[in-house]
Amino acid sequence: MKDTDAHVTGADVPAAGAQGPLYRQIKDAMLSALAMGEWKQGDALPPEKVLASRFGVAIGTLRKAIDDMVADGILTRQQGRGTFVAAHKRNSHFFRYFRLQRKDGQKAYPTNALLTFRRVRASAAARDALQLGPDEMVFEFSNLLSLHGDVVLVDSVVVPDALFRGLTEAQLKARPSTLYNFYQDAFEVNVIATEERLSVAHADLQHAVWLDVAPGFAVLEVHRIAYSYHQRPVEWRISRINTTHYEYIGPHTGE
Amino acid sequence: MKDTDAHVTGADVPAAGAQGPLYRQIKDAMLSALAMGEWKQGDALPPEKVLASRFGVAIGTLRKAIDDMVADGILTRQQGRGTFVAAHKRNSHFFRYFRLQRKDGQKAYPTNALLTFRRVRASAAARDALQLGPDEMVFEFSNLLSLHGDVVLVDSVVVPDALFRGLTEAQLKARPSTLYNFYQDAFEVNVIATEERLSVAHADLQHAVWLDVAPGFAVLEVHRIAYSYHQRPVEWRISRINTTHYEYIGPHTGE
DNA sequence: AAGTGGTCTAGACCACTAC
DNA sequence: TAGTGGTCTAGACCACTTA
Repeated sequence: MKDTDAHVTGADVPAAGAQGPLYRQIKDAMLSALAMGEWKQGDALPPEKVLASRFGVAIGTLRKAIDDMVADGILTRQQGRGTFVAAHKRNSHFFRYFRLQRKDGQKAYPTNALLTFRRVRASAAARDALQLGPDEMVFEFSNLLSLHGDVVLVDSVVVPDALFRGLTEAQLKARPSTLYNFYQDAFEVNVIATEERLSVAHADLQHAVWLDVAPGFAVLEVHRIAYSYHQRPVEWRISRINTTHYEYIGPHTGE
Repeated sequence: MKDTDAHVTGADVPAAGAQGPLYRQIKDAMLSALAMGEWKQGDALPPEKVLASRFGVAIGTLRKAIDDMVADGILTRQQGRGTFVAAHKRNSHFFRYFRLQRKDGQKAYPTNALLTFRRVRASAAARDALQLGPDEMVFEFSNLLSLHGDVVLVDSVVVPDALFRGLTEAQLKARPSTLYNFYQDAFEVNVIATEERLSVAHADLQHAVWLDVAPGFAVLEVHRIAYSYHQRPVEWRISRINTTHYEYIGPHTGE
């Protein structure tokens, strides 16, 4: 049977209103399964053959959907072991979201110190970045990051209360791993994509103290919005970086 | 015949010393064909069926090789028309290498003015960036870029004499399209990948004049190395950007 | 040895383009 | 209408991991 509409007998694909390529629909269905928590970070997905029959498609089609999600950094594959939901561990993937290195090319994992923490009504800018309604609450906190013992960066983070219900200062101080890994573990919030905009700014009095520089010192300012499944914004962050000894690694297009 | 080694009768694949997946070998063979100038920028490649039989592989395998190169931005596909060697035209692809936009999100194509031009012995830094031997010559030139009528950026470009034999100031001033498109048209140098490192710097006297800012003004400094096929470095560039009204668009990981 | 993903085949039909 | 890339199938065998 070479019929393209073979999936009408599929168990999981929305047969009605199907649009676009099959593998795209499969990907969306898997994204929804992930968003609903069917598979959590670090979990192994069912084998490809099982998924293929569940969605009523050939294994090649199922693989194309997974290929996409692997390219997006949502899943990881390990030959002989299985396919897993990507976790924000301190592995090579870490540098997908942490793009600073020493100017001699040396990479390192940062150490953290929580500077501030509060729960407030979202500012207009925060509502805009996080697509929130009026009067919605957010958590705001800031972090000091050091590399090789040098203070390098201050993060100012805003996350919606609705997704991080009950977040406490103690939790943030005690988190064992990366921030995004903490979001996954404690709140099932999975960051799978970010947008960043960079410009030069000057340290205010507070940042000058934190970064141990003179007020007005020129810093690299990175505005980031982080997204979860289906482009849902889950974090807004402004990083202010002292680039005296460290540099930001831009996109490398191509191979 | 389901035999994996079916390609022994292939006409173009190096049968001896074959390594790694077949589609990878096909990709390398096509990369070499591109580097040797068999297909030039804008050209249509032969149909997939023809290429598949030329390399002695199934069409699916050939497609996987092309998929990779399309993802790398080396080729573009147009359904119903063919597969083409990517050109650096002023299309959406342009913003793959030009990552500035106004802070309100407005994108625009820059206008250019050539500031300096000379041919000199490569500095140590240039030899390092471009993997040149001692005493090799390079062209150095700088460009002033404006967006929406605002002076925004000064590029300092270094390219090896060996690849750009006979480059003249007049050619650079007269070039009708983008710099990378000019490299393709006039010298068959194809930029297919870049690496960038960003940090904050301060304008020297010369750059302050060019950018119409005070000396010492804090600018965003972007160090870029551009590569052609097989990771061959072909251009080294330092851009100094006034980010008062414009911002650099960072990588957006994920979908 | 059994199970997983990785690669590859040899087709089919579909959507789009150019003539 | 002919030719292109886009999608999909239904398998096969390989490489690797785990037990």
